[in-house]
Amino acid sequence: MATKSSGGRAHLPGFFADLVRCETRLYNALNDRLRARHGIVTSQFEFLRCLRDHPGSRVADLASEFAIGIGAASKGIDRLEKQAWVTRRTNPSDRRSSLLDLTDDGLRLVEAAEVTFTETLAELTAGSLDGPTGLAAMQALSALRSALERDQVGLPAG
Amino acid sequence: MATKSSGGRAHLPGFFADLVRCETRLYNALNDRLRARHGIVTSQFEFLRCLRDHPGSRVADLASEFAIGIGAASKGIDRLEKQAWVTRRTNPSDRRSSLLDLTDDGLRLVEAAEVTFTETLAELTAGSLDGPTGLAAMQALSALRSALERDQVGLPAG
DNA sequence: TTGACTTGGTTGCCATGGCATATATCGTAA
DNA sequence: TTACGATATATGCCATGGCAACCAAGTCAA
Repeated sequence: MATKSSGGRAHLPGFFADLVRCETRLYNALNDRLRARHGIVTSQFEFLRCLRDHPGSRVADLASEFAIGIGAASKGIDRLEKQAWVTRRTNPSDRRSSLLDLTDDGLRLVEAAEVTFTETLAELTAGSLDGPTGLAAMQALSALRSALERDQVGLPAG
Repeated sequence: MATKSSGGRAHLPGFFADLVRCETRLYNALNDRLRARHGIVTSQFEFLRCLRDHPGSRVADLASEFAIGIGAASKGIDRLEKQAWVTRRTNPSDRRSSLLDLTDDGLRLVEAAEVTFTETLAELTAGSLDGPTGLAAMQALSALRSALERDQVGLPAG
């Protein structure tokens, strides 16, 4: 048969559309909540959480983690630094780069925002990701992400 | 047990991160291919494909389909119209709105771009969405999307 | 040491999207 | 018919990201 062990290759365009639409709507909704309660948007929450979990990261580390350009990462850190949530500390072993860390305010912020983030996400996905199908979806997306990262797919130039 | 039938609620933050990173990288990679081969980006391909499949749509229809603001949809159509891929035709039954249609050039473009789009997507996801797990992922995302649309989650204001 | 090349980051310019506002049109009730 | 509120879209301003140009610093070889 045509679709033998294809896993639904014919449905890939539909899968992509669903992926993008889910991402857009969840991101928008999380933006609204995080902005209202904490004065940040989702991209900033993700930066802060990443720095909490990986203190001492460099700008380039953030760029590759989020698959954005280095310029965009640099400007994003500028904005967080301006709010005194993040500090740049000259890298002692390579003076071209800085090591990034959360301030105490930044840490408090990310801890509070994480509660909102997790709550909101649970609320928005309630009923759609429960059970073995949802678990499979999470595993499949995780595998896809790993493959894309391994092959360096979709990394911007700058 | 704590996670009884939760479907992995504790893993929701990880799921969201995977979702966003997959979307970003796939979107970037598709942009590169479509731009190189057809001179459009993925968002334009999606606009064109939507108009091919739903001729006579209005600007507001596109906005809600893609969960973007009406202003953004209007500007996107401006750009496609400037390239003579789309036409605005005054809606005879409501002169405030226009009905949108592909031109012949627009139709040819979207048909050609669709080949690239489908090929590239298959290439980028090869091995990660095969088998029942991949199928389950597609179904779960489809269900999530339906729920988000039903509840009008994450629709921008403008 | 010096010079060529590489690498990490910053900055400027442009494109795109969100939001607020403006404009045209519609529907309805007086 | 007129007047008023609602609706569809267009437009202006601002924020953000990509990309390219640039600068500073590291690496390596002669």
